[in-house]
Amino acid sequence: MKKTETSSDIDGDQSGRVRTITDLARLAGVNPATVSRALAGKNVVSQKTRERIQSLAREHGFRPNQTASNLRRQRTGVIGVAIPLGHDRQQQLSDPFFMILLGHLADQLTAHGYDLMLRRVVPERNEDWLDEFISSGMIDGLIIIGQSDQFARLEHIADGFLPMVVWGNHQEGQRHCVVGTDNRLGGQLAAEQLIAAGARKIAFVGDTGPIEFGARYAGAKHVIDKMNASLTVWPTHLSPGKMGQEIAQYLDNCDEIDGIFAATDSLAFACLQELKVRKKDVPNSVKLVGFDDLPFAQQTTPPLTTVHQDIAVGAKALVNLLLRRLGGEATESLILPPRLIVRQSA
Amino acid sequence: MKKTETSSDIDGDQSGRVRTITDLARLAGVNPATVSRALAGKNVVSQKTRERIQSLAREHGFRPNQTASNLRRQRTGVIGVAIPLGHDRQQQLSDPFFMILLGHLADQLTAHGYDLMLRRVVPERNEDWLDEFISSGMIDGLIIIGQSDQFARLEHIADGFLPMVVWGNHQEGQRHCVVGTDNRLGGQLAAEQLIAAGARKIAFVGDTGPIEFGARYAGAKHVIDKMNASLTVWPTHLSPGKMGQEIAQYLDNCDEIDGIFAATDSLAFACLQELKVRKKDVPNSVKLVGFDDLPFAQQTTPPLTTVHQDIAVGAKALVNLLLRRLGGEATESLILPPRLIVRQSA
DNA sequence: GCATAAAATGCAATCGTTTGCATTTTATGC
DNA sequence: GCATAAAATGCAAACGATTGCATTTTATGC
Repeated sequence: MKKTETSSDIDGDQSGRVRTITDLARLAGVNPATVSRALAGKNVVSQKTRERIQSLAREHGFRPNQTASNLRRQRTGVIGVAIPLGHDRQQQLSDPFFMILLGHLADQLTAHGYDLMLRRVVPERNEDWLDEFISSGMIDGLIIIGQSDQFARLEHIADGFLPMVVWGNHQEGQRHCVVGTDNRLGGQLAAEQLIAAGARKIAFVGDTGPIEFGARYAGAKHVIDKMNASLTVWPTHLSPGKMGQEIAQYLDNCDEIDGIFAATDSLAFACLQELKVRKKDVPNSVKLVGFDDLPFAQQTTPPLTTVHQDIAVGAKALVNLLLRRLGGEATESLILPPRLIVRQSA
Repeated sequence: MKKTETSSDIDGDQSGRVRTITDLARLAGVNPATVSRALAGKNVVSQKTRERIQSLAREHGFRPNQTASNLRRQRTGVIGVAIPLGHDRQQQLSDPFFMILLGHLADQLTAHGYDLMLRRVVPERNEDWLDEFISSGMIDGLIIIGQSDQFARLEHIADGFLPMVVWGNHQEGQRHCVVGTDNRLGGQLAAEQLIAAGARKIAFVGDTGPIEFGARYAGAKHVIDKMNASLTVWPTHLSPGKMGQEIAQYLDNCDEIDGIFAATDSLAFACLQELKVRKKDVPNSVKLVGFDDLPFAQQTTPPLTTVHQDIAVGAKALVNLLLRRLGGEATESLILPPRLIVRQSA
């Protein structure tokens, strides 16, 4: 505010423009090396020159070129965040769950002085996405949101590349570091609630291919098999457009069901809507349980019974583990406990 | 999948590791320059050597260092996306509206071969955020999501830095390029609907400071002043925790109202919840209109009457304008028309 | 088989910072 | 005032790719 009127801020002076550290050095009558050290705040340069150079830089709106700095220092201060999308779920990037997680990640990374480079990848189209991102040299570390169907690739990479942490499901003996909810347990909780509410003919809405969803299904299946109940799978896509139609088809063409375990809250919302259209009362004629506990789950009609994942804690954990890995530590995975939130849909 | 077993992928061989273009050149028995050109696919190198080098690179899992390339070519292929947060609205990054917009932006930018660097900035804490981001040398262009209270700063920058496009409100004669909804008109539509539904004592829920919100308020005020009705402002914060409490206070301590225009759907949801707790029926005793038309607006109880913003179209426009600006064109702003979606809350 | 043009490759400077080491300047003790 | 140590600065070589220009190799025509 004070000095910006000097008009030397972002202006395009042809000759006088100070763009490089060398320019500034000439202006200050010192060696570029000194300028570099001064701007980095190293106290090896005398306080007098340091302050002189710093204020000179401020005056001319000069800031050292990051790219050059990165190249020289062999680090970037940037963490890559990749979201792998199945080719059939183009829109996953708009799934509120991932978006909220991303928001928290941005907060955490920023708080630790890192920038965030976001990449949406379609593994089907580009087998090599992981190597490419890592060896691009543009990122110091990598957070992957969702394993999708890339488990094998992640395992392969994990052996040679330390600073990578994944949000997803944990399997006995896996080698890549993961943070995530205990999906199997979450599935069990959901199924137990459905059973307790009286449901016996239950549908699992969602694709069981992605490993997280698979575990949710397995957990539910385990519980339901022990009771006198059935669980059928209604595979769906995740893009907002398709899911509604697909669920509608199942509702119209499949055997009657009296309970639904939706793999995500987004799917549960879609179910709710289609059920409403068909005048099926929730929870009286159909019990419904979701997964995620998105902010809006408490504001549907009826409010959604669902399995809560603590996204904020998860994001913090992802970043902390990554930072430790950047420091050379081979950290363990972290499994967060799910929590059943009983509202009114089951 | 085929060749990854060669274990020369990401492995840390001490000596044999091919990391640089020079390494690969030695291996291929050619000059680094040739390797560079071959990998860039330039047909100035003979097809034979080009293919030989490319497969050699693939075999060794080599990819040229991006940072070095960026430095030399003076471009990065990265677009910065900044979200300015008021210090009182730390959580805005989690606002679904911005997240959905971000998702679409990521899709669009990726489709055009750009990466996306996300930065959450708190202007109060760091006056210099814009200059810093721009002159970091890490981005080719900049998209800013939300003007917040940074109008003056944006205007100042717009004069010297072309490749910047902002999501926000447009004002007569402004100099920075903006894409956004006609907020004033949106406010008018909302107010007209409230009046038509019978409301006379109306509250505007939300801070009128941010310029987008101010315009929404102004539009509503304009309509309401002409009718025999009143509009009072209930300023609130935007973080999910606070907004509920604040709205509760207003409802308990202020004069009775029979209509609410909420500055965003998120705020409208919060109103809905607090009204429900207080047994105030919507729309019978209080009419409610929101703004944004988030996906969940149709699934609240009652479904929310709101002003629709076309986020996907907006994201496309932001990216297209930015690309044209990167090409040197001084593009005009783009104002999208809002659309009133009448559901059941008013 | 040779002159000439065209195609392919090599050379070396460059992008802008950072940093180990050498050199100069300043401070300290006697 | 001088020897010595400590502090401050300068020098120059990296970091790893790209590209204009020079040079070599290959193709073409006669």
